[in-house]
Amino acid sequence: MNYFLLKTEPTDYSIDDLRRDKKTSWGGVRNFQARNIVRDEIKKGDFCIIYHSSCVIPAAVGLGEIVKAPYPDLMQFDSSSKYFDPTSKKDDPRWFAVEVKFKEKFLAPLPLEKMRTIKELSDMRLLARGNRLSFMSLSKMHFEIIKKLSS
DNA sequence: GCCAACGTTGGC
DNA sequence: GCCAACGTTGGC
Repeated sequence: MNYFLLKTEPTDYSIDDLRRDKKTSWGGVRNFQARNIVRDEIKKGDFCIIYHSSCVIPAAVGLGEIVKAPYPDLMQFDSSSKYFDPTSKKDDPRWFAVEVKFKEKFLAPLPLEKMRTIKELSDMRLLARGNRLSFMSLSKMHFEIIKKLSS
């Protein structure tokens, strides 16, 4: 069992959207480092913290479960999609997605500002300088702390 | 809206 | 393969 943190902009797709949809194809990752995490590390049954970025209060807002292993992100082949990638080939897809199921919306979302004050979270990737990954792995300890502080 | 930080692209 | 220019992310 592994743990991850998934970023999303709430104006684009929020935890409420995920709760409404029950589950969703989580794609649109167009960064090679994040792509490698999606393609090579995430497995069915893994848990993920959902994080809202680029908003008034950036925060960990909920919990999801990976219910389908990585598969090619179909948006890369869709010329009408903003995630269209003309250089990606169907027999050698460049970008991947996973299916995420809604598990929980945190009663007390944990703001980024608060996370920075918690010693046990200080080595978390999310808090690193210039961090820009939309998918990142999370240690079990970090996962447990975030969950405990926001439930 | 600003800007620091980082990734990607492309000329050489 | 270097590196300048450019684009994007994301907190503030």
